Amino acid sequence: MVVTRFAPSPTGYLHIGGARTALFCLLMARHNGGKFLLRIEDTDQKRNTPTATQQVMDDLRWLGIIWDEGPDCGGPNGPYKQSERLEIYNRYIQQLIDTGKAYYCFDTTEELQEMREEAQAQKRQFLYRRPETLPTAQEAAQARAEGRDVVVRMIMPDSDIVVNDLVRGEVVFPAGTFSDFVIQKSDGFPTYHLACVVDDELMQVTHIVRGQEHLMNTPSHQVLQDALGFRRPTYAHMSVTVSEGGGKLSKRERSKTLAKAIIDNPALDKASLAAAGELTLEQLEDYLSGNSTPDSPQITAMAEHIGLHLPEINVVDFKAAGYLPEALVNFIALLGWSSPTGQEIMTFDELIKNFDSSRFNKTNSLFDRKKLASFNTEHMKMVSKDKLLGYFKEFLALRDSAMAKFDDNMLAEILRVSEGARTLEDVENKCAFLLISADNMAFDPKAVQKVLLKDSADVILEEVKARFIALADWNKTDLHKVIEDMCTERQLGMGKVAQPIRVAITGTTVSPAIDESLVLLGRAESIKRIAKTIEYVRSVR
RNA sequence: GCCCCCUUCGUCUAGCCAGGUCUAGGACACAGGCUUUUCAUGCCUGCGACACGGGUUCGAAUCCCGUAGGGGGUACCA
Repeated sequence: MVVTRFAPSPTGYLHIGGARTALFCLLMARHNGGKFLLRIEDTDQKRNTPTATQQVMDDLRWLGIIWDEGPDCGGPNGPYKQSERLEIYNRYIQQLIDTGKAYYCFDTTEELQEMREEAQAQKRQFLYRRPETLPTAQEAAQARAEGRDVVVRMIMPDSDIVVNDLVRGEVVFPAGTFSDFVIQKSDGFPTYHLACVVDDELMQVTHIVRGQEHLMNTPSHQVLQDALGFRRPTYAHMSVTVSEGGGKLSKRERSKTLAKAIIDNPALDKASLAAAGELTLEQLEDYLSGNSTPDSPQITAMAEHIGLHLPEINVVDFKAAGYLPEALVNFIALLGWSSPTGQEIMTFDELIKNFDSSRFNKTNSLFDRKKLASFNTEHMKMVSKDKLLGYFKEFLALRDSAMAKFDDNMLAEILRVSEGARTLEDVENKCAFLLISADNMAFDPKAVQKVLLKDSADVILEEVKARFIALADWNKTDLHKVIEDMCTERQLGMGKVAQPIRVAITGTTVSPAIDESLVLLGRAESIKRIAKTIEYVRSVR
């Protein structure tokens, strides 16, 4: 049976790179009728954030990435949170010490730093040199009693290590390049390497799909597996997704973009900016000088404050930008992988069916938001009406949109008349005219120039108004007929009549089809806006 | 610095392992056109790539070597 796992460390929101890794792990499992696990790697007490696990799980679920075993639902090989498995790790660490495969050491940070600098100065790779005679347990206890930091290191062999990788084939790491690495930190927690290897064995993981950044760790993991008599899972090290600016698409991207924008614009009022981000002025300066990084929501708030669009990095960013999970999943599946059929637009089920682990490619890929938008357009058309409505409501709630006040029927109508939109945000924008009132209509200056001041827009609107008032019923067909009749009678193109109406009721040149827009707005408000517009045109002319 | 990985249109990629069928295919973007009451959507056309240099071979995008460029790692992070 194929068993895969996604093992995030709970340091914040799920970012798009993590989502991609999780997706491939899931596809690998589902395609083969296997199991997919979620394991939380919280062995770094300093970096964990308390809400991160919940956030990550929410984001995964939203994407449709559902696990069979995990911290919330349990499973036969739990717990699935590493901080709750300390005794297990301690047993294996002790076993490694007892069999002479690992040893204590108590170098200070300063000593290690010195060794590294020395290696650097000699232009050679830093390798930790273990002492001729290894410290005993008594000596370690003694050192600890004296207040020194004690860690445990794994003895690395002096021979070549070959990693057999599904993506890269055989990768040979030459002898003499391995440093004894730490498996237990001075706070008693295992390092990632130890915990990960032990858990993968105990949880019976068969396939490890992860980013290329872990390729260099694999020799260490294999040494650990051999020393402990564990099976060796199959490895697949995927290419990474890079951002337009170059470099790994990382969580730091947003904070970097914002900091740059603030620094590049010295005219900014920093006091109000800091207030928007709920920071003190000192904290803001600290951030700008690169000494600290505010939390994700604070960064978002500050960017909004100065009207800056940050690149979407976290899954929630894409959600808030109006993308569908289906589109996101489909798109990231095609970053570093291709379907054997050549098909690009795929549902989740099709992705599972078409998944083939031999079709990973080795090259890093750039995240192209334009193509994502195109995929989103496709998926907006593909998902069921009910599903789309659900996503739309979720989107409006997340954004605190005034549009959330509409009932399901109205929202479904808004979605229907916006067919062909690229994102849910586009839908919201296109129908934003429904949320303002006739009294505080603002006209787009370009629309005024192009439409209202040209020809005899006021005369046309005057007639439109009269005919609309005379209408027995306010429906799409009748409204359409009024406009059409006027076009024939006056020998005008549709645009000559429809555009002035559009600007009159929306203030802009962009909205859903004019008859649909009128129906959505309602009779009273439509006529009121047309009347106001006539007044306005005559006042400025 | 050292170690590892990678290099096909602007971008994501197919082809490469098993060399000829590749005047290199698709998708997104871009440009132009058609449809159209605006914006989108839809349809059509166009533009556009084997990083470079050597080798092997009758023949190389495909195999080998080198150069350049990009990425990753180099932690008591994961």
